[in-house]
Amino acid sequence: MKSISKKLMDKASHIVHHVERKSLADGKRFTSKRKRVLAALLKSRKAVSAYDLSEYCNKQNADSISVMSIYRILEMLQNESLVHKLKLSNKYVACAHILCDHTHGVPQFLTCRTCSEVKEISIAQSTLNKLNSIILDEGFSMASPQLEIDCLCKKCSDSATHKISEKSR
Amino acid sequence: MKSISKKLMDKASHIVHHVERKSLADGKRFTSKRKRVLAALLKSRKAVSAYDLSEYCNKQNADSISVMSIYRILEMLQNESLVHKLKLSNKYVACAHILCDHTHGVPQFLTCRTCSEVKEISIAQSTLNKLNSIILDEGFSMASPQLEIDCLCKKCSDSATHKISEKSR
DNA sequence: TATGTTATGTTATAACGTAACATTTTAGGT
DNA sequence: ACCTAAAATGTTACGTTATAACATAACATA
Repeated sequence: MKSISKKLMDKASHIVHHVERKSLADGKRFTSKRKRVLAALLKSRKAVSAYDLSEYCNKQNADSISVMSIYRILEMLQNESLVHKLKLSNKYVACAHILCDHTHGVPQFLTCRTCSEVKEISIAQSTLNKLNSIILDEGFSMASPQLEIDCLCKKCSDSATHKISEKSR
Repeated sequence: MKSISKKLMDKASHIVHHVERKSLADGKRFTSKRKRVLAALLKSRKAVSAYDLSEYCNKQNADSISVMSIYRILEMLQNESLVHKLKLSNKYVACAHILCDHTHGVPQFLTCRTCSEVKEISIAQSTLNKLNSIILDEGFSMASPQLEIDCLCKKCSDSATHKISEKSR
């Protein structure tokens, strides 16, 4: 989370302003700490842990946010569908569709096991249906169709190949 | 993990004996502690944590197994494809196919979010291929095609429905 | 029996997360 | 402007999962 491109910075503040204009659930406030946490997630291409997030937010700002608050803020942002938790890695990402106004299905995630880069994708309903019918046949039902798939991004996959070929010399 | 049916007990010891006859990887031994850990997993219909496993193994037997050893034994059993780790819940299950002699593809799991009951399933290669092509389009590749799906088993799903209808009276 | 390898124990600690309770901030009525 | 209740945040302590580092025990075999 070091050098953040101007583009990402602009996008983050744009989205934060957009959320500011929308009203949140009953009585909930979009406080400056909540903004800082959401903005930090929006600026990151990677999934980050609650502790990473705390460290990052507190480096930037004199008014620190305790880890406990980070967890509470993340919980609230998840309830507002602004943030998703990745259960495979216990890390968090901003929702990729905050600006869209249509409602979204449950998200699916690809995460690079090496660098934590995340991509939020959609899987065709027909594919999900197939999965679902297999699951029903087994006597189970999907509680959350959020799939998380353990992947390698192009960059890390290339550099892994490179390392192997170096080794075998 | 309380009342274990005779059927499960027999099945567990049958499988343990089967593994005893097979040779493990180069120089690895199938010690009594490793047997106890594998047997415990085989007797459980549910995924269990390393700490649960430690507690269970040590209740049954005077010769206790430290948690550190449980982790090491689990690692070894995973290397031998006798045990799988569920990354969504950080729990462990015995492989459902130890007795089969053909080699298996990567397993997929359905886990009940309420009671941790686990079902190891196979997903048609064609469905996996579809998933794979979506992933490649996004510039990622699957590092491990082990899917874990957050489910409800029939029993828990029924009792949840029951509770809701009680509430709404 | 001596030696190296494999297995296990012990202790400390890291990383992620929550419970319980205290204090501060804020919105909205008077 | 002031009071009050609700919401937000802080503090402390602890739970759970996991690994690192180093020591010892058990075993296999030359």
